[in-house]
Amino acid sequence: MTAVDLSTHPGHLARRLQQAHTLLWTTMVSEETTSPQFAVLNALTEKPDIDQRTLSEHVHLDRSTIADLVARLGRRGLLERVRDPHDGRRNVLKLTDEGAAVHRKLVTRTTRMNRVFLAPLDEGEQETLLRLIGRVADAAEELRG
Amino acid sequence: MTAVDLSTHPGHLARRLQQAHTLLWTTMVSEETTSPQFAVLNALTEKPDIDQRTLSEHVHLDRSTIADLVARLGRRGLLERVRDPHDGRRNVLKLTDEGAAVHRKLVTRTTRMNRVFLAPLDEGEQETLLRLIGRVADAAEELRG
DNA sequence: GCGAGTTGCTCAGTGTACTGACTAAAATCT
DNA sequence: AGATTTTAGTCAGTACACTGAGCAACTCGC
Repeated sequence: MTAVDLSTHPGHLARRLQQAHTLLWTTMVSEETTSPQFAVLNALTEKPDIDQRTLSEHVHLDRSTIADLVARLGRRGLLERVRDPHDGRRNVLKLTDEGAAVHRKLVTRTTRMNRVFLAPLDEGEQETLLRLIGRVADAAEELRG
Repeated sequence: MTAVDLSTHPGHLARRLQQAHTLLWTTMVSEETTSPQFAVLNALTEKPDIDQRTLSEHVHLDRSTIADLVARLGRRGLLERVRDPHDGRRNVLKLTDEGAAVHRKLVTRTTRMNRVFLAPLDEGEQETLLRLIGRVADAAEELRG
């Protein structure tokens, strides 16, 4: 009968926000490397030699998705996946030199992109937006920790 | 070299927000009908007899994605897709009785879910969050209108 | 009224993201 | 040590979401 106004629905808005971000990313940052892939490169820059499980916690993705992502990045030669000799279940991950180079390049571009993306808001609003999204996401993740 | 802090990156936060939302949706709203599918049902409740192109504008999804979604909902008997006799290119879409019933049921559950999802914020913050996301998304969509 | 352009849809391909079932390896508990 | 449980990873299946190519139908300019 009566339809609702989707612009008051956080889920719908979240999807649109991510969609808009992806679009801008491909034009301003990279067509080859996606934002989740950058998150993986970034995590491995900060913490090399971790396994897929630990990585999945850092970037907030589940193990299946990480496996796909890591396989793609491996195929492109941006990281290495080596079986842990001390624990035969684990794949130990490490960036290659090329992977580190790609990460360095994307860091500057990403910074620039974020400025453009948030340009419609003033500085206080930008800070508020990021903080509020973080709180909602954290709380929701808590529910199924 | 130096890794960045992803918690200050709107794209990463947007993905986490949507991820958290999807998780809560499947537990509190429906396991069969996803949030984008609900958006389609809602749009057709408000405006029946539109074609896929118009629908894609209403829910902010591209034509390929809409085609998939509509096909799935059609298979489940929630909507009908009829060739427009006046324009042989168009598929005219209309909810079935069952589709309208599913929409009605999900409206109440979605309202409840949104309350839980935004519960970590007070009312002013909730309003702020939705408004700020909307402004950023609108502006970004403007760039590639 | 006919050719050129536009429009609505489909299809193939790729990437993200989940669940659930499974395998293999390690840790734990008698 | 042997049986049980937990853990890391893979695989199949499904859904969302985009691009780019292509097709069929309509519109417009002349």
